[in-house]
Amino acid sequence: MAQETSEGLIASAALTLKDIAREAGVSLATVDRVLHNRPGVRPATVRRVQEIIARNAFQPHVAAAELARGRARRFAFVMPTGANPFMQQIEAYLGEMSAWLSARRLNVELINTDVFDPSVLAASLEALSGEYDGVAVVALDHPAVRAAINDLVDGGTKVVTLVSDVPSSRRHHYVGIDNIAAGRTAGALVGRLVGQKPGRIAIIAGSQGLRDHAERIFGFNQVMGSEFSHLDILPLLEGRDDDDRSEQLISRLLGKHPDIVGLYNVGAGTQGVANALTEAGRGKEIVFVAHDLTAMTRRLLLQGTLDVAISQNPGHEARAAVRVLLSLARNEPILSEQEKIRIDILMRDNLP
Amino acid sequence: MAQETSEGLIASAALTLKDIAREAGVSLATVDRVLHNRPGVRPATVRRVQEIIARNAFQPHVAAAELARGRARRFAFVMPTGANPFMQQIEAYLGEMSAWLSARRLNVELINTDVFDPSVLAASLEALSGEYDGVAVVALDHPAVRAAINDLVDGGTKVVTLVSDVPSSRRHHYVGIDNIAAGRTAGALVGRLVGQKPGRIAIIAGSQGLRDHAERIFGFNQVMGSEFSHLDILPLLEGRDDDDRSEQLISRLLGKHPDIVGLYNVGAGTQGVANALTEAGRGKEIVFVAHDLTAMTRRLLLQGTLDVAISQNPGHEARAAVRVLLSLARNEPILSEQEKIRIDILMRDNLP
DNA sequence: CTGTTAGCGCCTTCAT
DNA sequence: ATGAAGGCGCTAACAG
Repeated sequence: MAQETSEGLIASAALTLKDIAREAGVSLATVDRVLHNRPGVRPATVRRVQEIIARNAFQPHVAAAELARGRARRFAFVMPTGANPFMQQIEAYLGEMSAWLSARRLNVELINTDVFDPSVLAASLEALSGEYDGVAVVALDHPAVRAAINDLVDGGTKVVTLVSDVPSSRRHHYVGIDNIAAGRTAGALVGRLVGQKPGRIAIIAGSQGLRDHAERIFGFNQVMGSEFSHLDILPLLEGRDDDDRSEQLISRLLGKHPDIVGLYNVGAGTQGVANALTEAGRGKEIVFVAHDLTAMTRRLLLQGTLDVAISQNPGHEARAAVRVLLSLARNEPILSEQEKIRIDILMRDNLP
Repeated sequence: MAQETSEGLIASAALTLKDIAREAGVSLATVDRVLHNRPGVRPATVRRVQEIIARNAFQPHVAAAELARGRARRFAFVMPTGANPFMQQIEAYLGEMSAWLSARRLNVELINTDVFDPSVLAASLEALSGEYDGVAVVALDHPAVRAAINDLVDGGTKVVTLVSDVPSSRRHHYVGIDNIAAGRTAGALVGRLVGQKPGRIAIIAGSQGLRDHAERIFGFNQVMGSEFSHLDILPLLEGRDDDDRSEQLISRLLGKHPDIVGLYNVGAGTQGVANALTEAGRGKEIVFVAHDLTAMTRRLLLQGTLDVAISQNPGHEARAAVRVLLSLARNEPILSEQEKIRIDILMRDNLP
């Protein structure tokens, strides 16, 4: 009877605080103090208790801890005002979590503010001080913002940057992709999909002033320069993430250069770019790579105008931000492999 | 004072069972019965209580419920014996969760068995009946296995198929990718990366008898036939997922056909295939697409022998399986968007 | 059919 | 510096 079958145990733990207390010859309260590095315990006792906790690989029961705390945790998400579809997706996925959040007595508040104005953003962040256990923020990288983040951290609030990082701050975690790598990925795809065909490559961004756009452009140029130097890159256009403006710019460019073989849109405005390509009757022949998965880019992928959408999973980002804030608040370890945001390459056949 | 700032609440709920009980004019126990559709409550009372629960969007506190249950949940993972690296990755990621699992009093047992022998697998599954709250199984699609799964389900055990599905069974959930779509993705990538170059395409699988391999081959041929019909596909080779055998087969094939421009490895044995390509001095010129991310495929991607690895995230699969089993056991809704496994396209520049 | 009650394991205040 | 005790919100066994 199934001698070929072997078994193994991944995890099991039935110990409780009481067991540890008994083994250490102290009370529950003392073990609790040691567990949370609270003062009021003699160093010798601390060591003894810690040793016993470690030896038994004791894990306090999160459910019991959560219940005993009583107080609900409060998190704030500071997101950009305006109609950015990607940000709206993140907000929508937060909304989808509401039952999950309620069942854990987690309060998540959405705070929309002008994240592109450093002083406004910094002021919004300062206003949160002391009110929340954790804050997730789509952050502009600016000294005033950095200072505001550091103040929050100093005040005991857990801070996670979302989508856009402030690496020089002391934020606890960044939930988002490496935009240089995303740009390199775009470059490699444009280059490889164009193949041997000689010609020019067009590139359009929202603005070089946006850190994520600048990083993507950097990565893109890096790869194009080193591996596809036979392809000529046209000067960068700035479409301000606007469909109409992007369409006009690309239309004009296509008129001027009949030898364009590849096109990379770094930011939003993909519908405008696609319109220009279609109107010029070159939607299928020009390799077109853009960012983010929306109803629109999905349609363009299916009809073949867009060849690749490079994306970061907004649902994953929303949930990862919440989980990371929760782990930080509970002083639990973060499952970093789980929370890492990947650079997704989406083509027609692997659309989710 | 940030007048541009607006706020919104995603989730908040402080109601307890007691509140509902008071409002309904019944006892705690009755509300509890209604909440879990347990018998022993007059239909009229059931309706009234349900109405109040719904009106208040009441969510029972999971932590309290978990604590009150007392009994720990037991889950079993039935995985293949043998040295399949992908399966070993899943097991490793389960191991990494052990602290997380312990803190929630979840017991996960690993059961290695010969999942490729239907009767052995079916027997292993039958043996679990009644012992576990949930079972995740890498399942072979066979009538005996289907019956065993259905028996478990009938016995009240929650069942999740992992990586390989048995769609005709009554399993509660499948955690894995759509292998036809994965094959189509592979086909599209081989075709597009080869470009205009005429030539032949080689394809090697472990065995056509494996459902996932058969499905990938089907998807691959579908795309090649309809969109890249100028490329000639050579007859399928079967390498039995073995490096040496795969290397020999591919070496011979490369010798016979100097016009091979693309190569798709459906299963394991990628190292062997790569060796054959390198020895023939054609590692860089032939477009090579394979599956799964391992230390080895990562190396091959970085050095350029392998162009694309199509993969499913083993860590995500391990965690999703656990979360789904837990949600099923608690009768909580499943966050389906979160648990869906994507077909990842991994190239040199977007390696995680 | 319905209500009462004793915990689950931990945190927290209050005593000592 | 340490201990005792109540209670968080829910479940389950038992009483009516």
